[in-house]
Amino acid sequence: MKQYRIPFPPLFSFDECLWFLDRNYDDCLHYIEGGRLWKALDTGTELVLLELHAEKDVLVLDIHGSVAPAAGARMVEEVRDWLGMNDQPEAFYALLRNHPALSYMTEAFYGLRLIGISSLYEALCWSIIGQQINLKFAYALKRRLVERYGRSVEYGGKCLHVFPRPEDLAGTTVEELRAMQFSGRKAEYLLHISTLFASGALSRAQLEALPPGADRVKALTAIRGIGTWTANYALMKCLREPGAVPYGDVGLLNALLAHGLISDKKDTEGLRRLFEGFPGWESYLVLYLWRSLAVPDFQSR
DNA sequence: ATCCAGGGGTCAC
DNA sequence: GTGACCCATGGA
Repeated sequence: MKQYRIPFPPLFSFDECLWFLDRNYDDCLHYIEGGRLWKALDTGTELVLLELHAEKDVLVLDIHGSVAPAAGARMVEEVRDWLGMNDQPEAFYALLRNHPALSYMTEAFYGLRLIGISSLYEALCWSIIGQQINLKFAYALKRRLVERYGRSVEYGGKCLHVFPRPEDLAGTTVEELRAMQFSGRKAEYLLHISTLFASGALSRAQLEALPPGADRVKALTAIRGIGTWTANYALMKCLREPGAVPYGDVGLLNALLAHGLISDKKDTEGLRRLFEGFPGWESYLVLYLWRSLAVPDFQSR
């Protein structure tokens, strides 16, 4: 086992990270217990188990399994990127603080960071799985997929899975996925995207070569099964694009309605005006609005 | 039973 | 470009 100590950056809360990763949902890609977080990491050549906990203002990372020193330093960077520890949201907090309806968030959600999905393939699959179904069911579907096709690593009684690789899914069939309660359409989308990644026709590097924003959205929405929402969700979670807004997101619209920031769900003008006030921090605004949905009395704010 | 869920494709106009 | 319709299934 190797241990690394990562100091908290300003405006960072590990508790908020844990809260967001948990949210009373059943995410099969990590495990939370007693303030500790476990996650399996695929280095490309091996699987290791990461264990995280906080000691005051330090994030402690334990890596279970044999790891070369250089690999350990790389994993620290992976963790920092995953938990959004490289973001510097001071400017976002300043904007938030000046907003009459949202200023409470700087206290209520203090330190919440955008937790990412470093694999574009996983981000796209997950967003497709989550299309138009409630989150609880979406997490159940993901668990079935991951436990059936993804590899796992075990250490000290903990067994964590990683998301399947494209080639793990490319060989399955629509019928097999339908039997796992995926709709026929989603099964087709997932298989098609798996094929694209497995063949090299689509990759994170390829997408990163395009300028952020409209060009990347256009490249993604050209793929069957990927619409505006899915493309922006993936750009937000994977490439951490500050300007990516999953337009049409039901949760986002509900949060905006609850805060009285739009008049109805078709009020695209009101939505546009609001996001114009948060240039470069649109994705963080989405994140904090999603966060607000879990506050029991958010409607009374 | 009815409506909603972290949408998207297709087709008519 | 907009709107109606379909897809499919669990949750509340």
